[in-house]
Amino acid sequence: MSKRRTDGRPTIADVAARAGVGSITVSRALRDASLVSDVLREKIDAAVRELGYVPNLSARALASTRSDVVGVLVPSLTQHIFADVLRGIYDGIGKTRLNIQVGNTRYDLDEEDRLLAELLRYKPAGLIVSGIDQSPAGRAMLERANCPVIQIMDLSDDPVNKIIGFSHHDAAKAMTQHLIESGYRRIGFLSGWMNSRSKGRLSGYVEALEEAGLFDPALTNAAGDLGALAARGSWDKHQYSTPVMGRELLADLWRRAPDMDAVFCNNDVLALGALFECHARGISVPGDFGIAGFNDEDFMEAASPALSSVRTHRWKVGHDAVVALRRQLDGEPDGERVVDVGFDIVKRASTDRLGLLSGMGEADIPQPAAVVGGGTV
Amino acid sequence: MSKRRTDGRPTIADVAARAGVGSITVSRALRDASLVSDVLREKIDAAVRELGYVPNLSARALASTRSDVVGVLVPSLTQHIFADVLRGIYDGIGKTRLNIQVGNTRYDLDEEDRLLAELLRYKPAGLIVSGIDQSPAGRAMLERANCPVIQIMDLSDDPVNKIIGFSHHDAAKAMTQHLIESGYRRIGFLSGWMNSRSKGRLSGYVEALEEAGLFDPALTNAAGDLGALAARGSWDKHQYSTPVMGRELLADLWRRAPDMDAVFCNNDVLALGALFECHARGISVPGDFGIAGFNDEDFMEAASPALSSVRTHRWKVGHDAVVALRRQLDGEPDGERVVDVGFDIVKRASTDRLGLLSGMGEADIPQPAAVVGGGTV
DNA sequence: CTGTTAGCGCTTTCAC
DNA sequence: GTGAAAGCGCTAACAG
Repeated sequence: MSKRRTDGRPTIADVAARAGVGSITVSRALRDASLVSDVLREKIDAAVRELGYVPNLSARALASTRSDVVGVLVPSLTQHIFADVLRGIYDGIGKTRLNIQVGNTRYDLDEEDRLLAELLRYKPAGLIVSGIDQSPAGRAMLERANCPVIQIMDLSDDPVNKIIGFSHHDAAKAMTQHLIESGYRRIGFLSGWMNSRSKGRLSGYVEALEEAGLFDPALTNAAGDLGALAARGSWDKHQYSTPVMGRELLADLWRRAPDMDAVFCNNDVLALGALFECHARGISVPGDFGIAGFNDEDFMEAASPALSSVRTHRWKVGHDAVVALRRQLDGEPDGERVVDVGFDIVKRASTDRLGLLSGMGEADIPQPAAVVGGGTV
Repeated sequence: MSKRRTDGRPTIADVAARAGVGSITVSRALRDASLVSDVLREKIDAAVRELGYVPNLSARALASTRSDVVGVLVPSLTQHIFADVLRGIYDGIGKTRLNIQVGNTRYDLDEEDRLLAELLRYKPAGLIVSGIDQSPAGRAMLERANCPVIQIMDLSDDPVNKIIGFSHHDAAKAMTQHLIESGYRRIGFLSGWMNSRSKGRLSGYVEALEEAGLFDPALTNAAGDLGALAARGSWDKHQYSTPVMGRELLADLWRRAPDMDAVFCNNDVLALGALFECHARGISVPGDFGIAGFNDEDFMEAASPALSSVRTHRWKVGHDAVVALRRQLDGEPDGERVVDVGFDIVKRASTDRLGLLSGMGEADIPQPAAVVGGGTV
């Protein structure tokens, strides 16, 4: 009776025996075919195929003290914005040996710390985390992680290592200025639950209005009746922006500021709700009321009227984060510590009070848009 | 000069030495505190804390020939439907020791096989895969995976092991019947690229219309002008359903069947586009034209008029898949091999041609809905 | 370019 | 309840 605890599947030693070589040669052939002579490589490939050999990644990770896991931490899975980032990350990983492990922090710092600790047990090859507001413990873990760490979707003077994103403040300020230039004067800010990036957008909105002498705190519900809404059970932090909420929040805002003539919505989903609320009330957009969103999701272009938005480059952020990670893993120079991918102000019919967009009718598909670059890129 | 290749971080042996016990005792204390006496457990806990010890999961996986990785394969990250499934999966995993590794197959069987092979190298604790149309190679891998395998989001007589989902055919048939009962006679089927689940929906639509003697192939674009659209570069398989596409496809369909008086859309995003197309053309919904979608995403309720849809239980599917997985891992009985979570027909204003919904006005938020259960549940 | 040897850090086995 | 020894499958180190 042998004491072997194996599960019977072929190991590298079996392959080596079958190919008539040492097991280290098999190991090398598998990792980098060019390390082995053609003759042996073919023998090894044949043996691998015949045996149906599958390398055991745990053993590899243990022996080499590094895994192929890239840990990714996002605050939400269902918000399109992070889904796009994830797609960029997966596209950046492509068919490399790297594997993604996603953690969903739900905008909860304790959960983020827990997931981070969990990821660290894998000795990950790299880490990609959303935002800059980690807890002190989280920040410390990132700094001691012993692998490349890329922060994304924001900017900071003091990244752990490298950060790729854009300025939410600047983007919101630019869109607010567009609303002002379009002739709106009582511009509201529509938002559900605020995270740190939302707060950056709010500050950009406030700054633009203050510079124009148009700021009025009554026009924002950002710190407003959310408690009451939450108590009604109609939403929670995890799905803090639904079109239904957009409708309710706009109605609330109108109650407080009946002369409001436009809203800048913290995200596109709220903007969609705002548009439907206007439809339902028979309020004409953009004539009576202007609507702008944030992120430029694909439905903005299709809406009737088409909705203006701030286009953010989520896919690129995710993709470039992986490229930077791989570059660092390969020991190549990784460029700037802070990378600003910028944003675009996409001007569509919903804010075209002055009729500046070409004279194309409402039925045109898709609606024409004027896109203006912003940020630093 | 030692030959040690360690990276300097404390190991279980360091903890054992510090606590004055054997390393196996530490191992046991870490896995199940009840295996060790109180005195030793406290000493060990203290040593762990003082050393900042973090267990190495690769070593654990290697020694125990099983990892804590649950592999999840979905065809898309950006479609809300799978984002909801993933959220259910993450919620089901909760704070267990299990870790999720998501692979994005992009509706590509070769990619699915590649990702499956990649996952298998981790000797995963379990596997959750979308759908039933694996390649023969993929199916074989699942069958030899040596861990619980849960298929999701469809039904099948012949699951690898267990399947949790609902009948796309039955759901589409029920919604089509609702359209017929609402007085529509020339009901179109609006769809972009078709996957196997879309095909199930199409067949349900066809069956309902045939039974009513109303079927007309001119009313579906499912196998229609998609090639032409694709050639125009306006969409690809990865984002095969945008509201812009909904608008274009509806326009195409109308060109072919000008007397069409309703559409059943393969998903909600297309339905949203269809609604905007109607808005733009000044066509009144539901009076002149009925619109129904599939999935019941949150914007359907907020639209003006509110859009009818088939509510599917994505979160539950993901959640229950994990529960089933954990049950199997714990050796508990796992119940039926085929679990039908059903669906609901959500009747809203967009199909209410007969004015059956209570006399509430358009401005009401949210719009009233009549929900009718379906499926087996 | 190839092989031998000695680990990687944890858990199984078996004994006490 | 606890421990010593052996082994999981692979790769770093060094030699040839």
